[in-house]
Amino acid sequence: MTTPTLRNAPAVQAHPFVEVFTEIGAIEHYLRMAVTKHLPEGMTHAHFEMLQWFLHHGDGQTPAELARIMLMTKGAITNILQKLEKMGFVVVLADCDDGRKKRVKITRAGLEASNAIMKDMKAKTEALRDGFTDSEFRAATPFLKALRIFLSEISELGAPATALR
Amino acid sequence: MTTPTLRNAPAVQAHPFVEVFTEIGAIEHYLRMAVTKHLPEGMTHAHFEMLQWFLHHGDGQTPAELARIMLMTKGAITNILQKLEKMGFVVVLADCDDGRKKRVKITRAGLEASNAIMKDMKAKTEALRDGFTDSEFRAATPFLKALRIFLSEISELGAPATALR
DNA sequence: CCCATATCGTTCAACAGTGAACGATATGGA
DNA sequence: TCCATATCGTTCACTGTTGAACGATATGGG
Repeated sequence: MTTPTLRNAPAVQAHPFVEVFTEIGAIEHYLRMAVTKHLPEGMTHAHFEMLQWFLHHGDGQTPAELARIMLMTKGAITNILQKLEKMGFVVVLADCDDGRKKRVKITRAGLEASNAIMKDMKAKTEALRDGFTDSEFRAATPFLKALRIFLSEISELGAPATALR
Repeated sequence: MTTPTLRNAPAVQAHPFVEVFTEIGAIEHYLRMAVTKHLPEGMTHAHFEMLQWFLHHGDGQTPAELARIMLMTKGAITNILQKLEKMGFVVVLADCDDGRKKRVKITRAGLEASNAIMKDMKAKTEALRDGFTDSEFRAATPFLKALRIFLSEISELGAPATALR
């Protein structure tokens, strides 16, 4: 039994978006767990996500761009890139046009490692495509995208100055 | 400009579910950022989530139950409860029926702190309810719930024994 | 040319969460 | 009753991420 016995009745009625956010948080968690089980020793979920990004969108971005794409700090990207480079899955080159920048390119080894992981997860992805139709995913996308855009704009706003009143 | 200039063409075509998972990850990120900005000094997103859970579903759970609910390790829950108790937002009592268990109850101070944070975020939640209808959230819920259930089942499965072949 | 400003990538301390121990307590069958 | 097994909550080493520094480089106006 996963649902615990509740001792008290709920004090407030949750708005419909609360359940959406709860489910989204859980989906993110379980997805991360499912993927992590297939990663080789020393590879993190973030590492794999970056390699996958290169495969889907092409490489050659600067670390700062990757930080914005992956929604992480520049410091985190530095750490990830250093480890990916040590594994031989990525090369980091100087940008000759701009002395401040670097350019990241995926290597053949990185491409093959990423493909091997995808192959290892094939049973799970096929189960996913078996349990849901493509049109179900496509139908859900616009709302999720709108929600993401909304939150990306609102999350930059600070807290109201209630302490001053 | 947030979208970086791509150097290479995409190598593989992404399945429809990739975009869904990407959006979900971004939503989780921006939501956490938006909420975190309203939390008082020393309070974590996880702390607030736990207090909110008590308000919506009642308190009295054991730490092990909370670990399953919040999708966290028992060790993480121990840490969170110790800090919440130090802040006076929660009390942890012994379960007289079972010497191994403890029971967690939210205090009046915890309830008031949680409500104060919600009040501080009121402008953002109203903007959310202004930008989306309740039926939009309700329409998205079944698919998200099904996806969460699917992933929770599949994430427990290990990797196939490809290393043996 | 100079200087103010901005962005680049890196470093560092702090910290939250994980996963694997551990002792303590419950439980159920021999 | 006894013992094997399971779950409880805690502890601990480890690690990934954050946020704020920092020096280096670009850029544009005076």
